[in-house]
Amino acid sequence: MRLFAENGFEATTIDRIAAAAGISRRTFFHYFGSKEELVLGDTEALGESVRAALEARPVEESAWTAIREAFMTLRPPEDLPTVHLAIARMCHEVPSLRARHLEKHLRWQTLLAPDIQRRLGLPESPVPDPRARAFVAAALACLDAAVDAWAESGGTADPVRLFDEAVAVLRERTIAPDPPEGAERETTDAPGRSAR
Amino acid sequence: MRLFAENGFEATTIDRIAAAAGISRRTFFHYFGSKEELVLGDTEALGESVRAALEARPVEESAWTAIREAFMTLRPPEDLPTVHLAIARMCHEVPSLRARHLEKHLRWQTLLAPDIQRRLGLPESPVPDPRARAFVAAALACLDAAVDAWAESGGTADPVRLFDEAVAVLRERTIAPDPPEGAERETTDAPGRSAR
DNA sequence: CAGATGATTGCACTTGATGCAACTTTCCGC
DNA sequence: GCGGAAAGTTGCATCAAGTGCAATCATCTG
Repeated sequence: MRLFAENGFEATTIDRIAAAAGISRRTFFHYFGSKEELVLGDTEALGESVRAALEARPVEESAWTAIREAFMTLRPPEDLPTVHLAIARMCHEVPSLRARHLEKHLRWQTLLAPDIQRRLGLPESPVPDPRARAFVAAALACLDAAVDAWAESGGTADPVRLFDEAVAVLRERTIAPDPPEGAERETTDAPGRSAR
Repeated sequence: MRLFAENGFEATTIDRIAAAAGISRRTFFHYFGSKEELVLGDTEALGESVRAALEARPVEESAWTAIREAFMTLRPPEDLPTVHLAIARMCHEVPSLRARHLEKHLRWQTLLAPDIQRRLGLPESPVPDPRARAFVAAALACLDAAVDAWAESGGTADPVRLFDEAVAVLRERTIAPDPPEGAERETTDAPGRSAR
């Protein structure tokens, strides 16, 4: 972490990390599948803990409330050293780290979707309902935006408040309750642009 | 694309691609920064077109409606060859491709956030408001879930309908809005057909 | 035709990542 | 303590992605 903070992520090679840690390059890869994994940690375990927290919420609690409270388990301790803030910012700035971070959320999506699916009143199904997946992804997007803004503020902003504000904006009713749900468009099957 | 469909993404090396295309390995990297870029195409240009479409929507249109219509410009032509469906599925299954795809959305976030910020009635600010970013990210999450379910269905499901259903679930009001005490309720939308 | 310009290519090199086999340490029953 | 199994560690060879550089080749223009 010190090396990353001093030299940046990409400039810090595995050889230097291994040397600084007093292990061989090969041993590094025995413990960490990649350089990104070293920074992001065991995402699977963390996701599991969020899932557990989500499923521990009362069944009658709404999806939004339940997922909000489940996310609370992710709050870092208040005594975060300055290094950690730099690392957090790095995770949002370095492309490959950001990508891994997003992948992590993708796995969480799968983990959290079943519970959310129940809370949304959607019928149980063998494969996750896209609506439940979208819901979890949107919640994670709010979380991400909040953490991002928090890291950007140097740790002074309140991430919980930021999260709540983000969710509120998603759900807000505008003056004219927009009609799109179920409204028809010109043609449902008109050709559009090419995919790329 | 043929090589990818036949052998999978990771098993297809740049050397084989270059050989099949009749160019040198080095020339490949002159045109494409990475293997992923070859598949995902020029994401920047596509994002620009979405941004243009978004800003072309009437100013009084709500954020959700405007972004929904802007996304319409992304619809692929109806005569998609079978290969393209396999590619689309590949983009959602191969980790590195999925990651790049998500990174693409991240750049789109920055592109679309300013307009959305206005539509949400948030004050103009030099740096994008996290709420606007969260909104765009959530909308992209709905889009992604819809496209995913569409690709999974083999191209038979209606992606627009899937998108609308996903958004509806996000915005739905339960009997008790947010506070922890409250009963769960069925969806107001007909459960409808799920993606598959 | 000469020269400039840009596309193409080969080559060397760095880095991340994996498989394999050898080696070292630790642990456990005897 | 001893022998050996099991786990941890390492070196080596190898592959694939990606980059910088310089030489070549094609094309366009005066």
